[in-house]
Amino acid sequence: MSTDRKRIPASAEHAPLELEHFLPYRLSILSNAISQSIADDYQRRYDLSVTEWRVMAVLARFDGLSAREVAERTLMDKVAVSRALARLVEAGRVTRGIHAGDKRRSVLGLSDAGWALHDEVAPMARAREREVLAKLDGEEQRWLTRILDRLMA
Amino acid sequence: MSTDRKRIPASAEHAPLELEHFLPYRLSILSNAISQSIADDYQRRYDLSVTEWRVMAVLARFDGLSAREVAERTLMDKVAVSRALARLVEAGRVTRGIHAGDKRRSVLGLSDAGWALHDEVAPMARAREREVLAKLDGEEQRWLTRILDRLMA
DNA sequence: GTGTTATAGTTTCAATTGAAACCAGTTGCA
DNA sequence: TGCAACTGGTTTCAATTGAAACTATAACAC
Repeated sequence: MSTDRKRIPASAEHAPLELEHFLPYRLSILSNAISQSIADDYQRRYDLSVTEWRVMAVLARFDGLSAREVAERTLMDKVAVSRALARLVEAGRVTRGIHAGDKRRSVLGLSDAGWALHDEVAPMARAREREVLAKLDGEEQRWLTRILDRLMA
Repeated sequence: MSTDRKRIPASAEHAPLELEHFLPYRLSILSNAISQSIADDYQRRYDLSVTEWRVMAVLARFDGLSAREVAERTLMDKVAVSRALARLVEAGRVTRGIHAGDKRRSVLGLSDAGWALHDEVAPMARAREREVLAKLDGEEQRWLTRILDRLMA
């Protein structure tokens, strides 16, 4: 019945979070490191931001999208897309038309210069991805795919 | 020998990147979604940013660190740490002394209020982590740990 | 000791970002 | 029609961030 019968070590009482074993923290560090290493490749060389590259990547696959559709596909918000598009159009990398039946919508696509840039950057991005995956063996790679699928479902 | 003997479909020629299967993109989306869902829990409620929380988390484990050591442990840059500390000290959540043998260094630690906050936020963060991991079975969880270890090595 | 270089931490200034307001065009409906 | 509500997209303003410059102290070379 002494007043300190509940005394336990401070470390146990407070149970501090161990960041280096904390999944969200680890994911954040890893993701930033990888994205940054890729971005470094093209950012300065081509004066192209990550958001701009993502916009170009979806336009390479889906020609004629509107800005809103680009935002949906990249999971970026419409303000970010609007700004990325402004720079891309200004740089002559993306063409912007007006939708026939709806004058609010834009009709977007890569220009020749945009395609040329895409064809330089896409292989670089893929090569970086391979470098990262090379740290894993085949079995680990398959598990990673499966795990990401489930976490993002 | 015709001029178009190399004609191949545009899609094959340009090989557009499929973002939704591109590891760096997937990691980035997943990581942001998870971090955001955790941050939403405490950000507004306690007026505590992610960087501030990370600083508190390392101080909970390693009392008496300097700002530079906090930066090392959190992988944040020293400017970000400096700003987070300014707010934390101002809010009375972190105490800042001066190192005995080196007047440049600060000696940091959680105040009582800091500990109280830590003891509220840490369980929330852990609960969120469990929610995320609950999407995986035990085997997947073990693989994920192993894969992250290897990718971050 | 003095001068030089390095380190801990802060400040400043510009660029980036986010939230809300905004404009123009469209839709629904009386 | 005509007007309210909605949608696509841009702009504005404030908050956040990053890079470089800066202050103060310490370590090193001589």
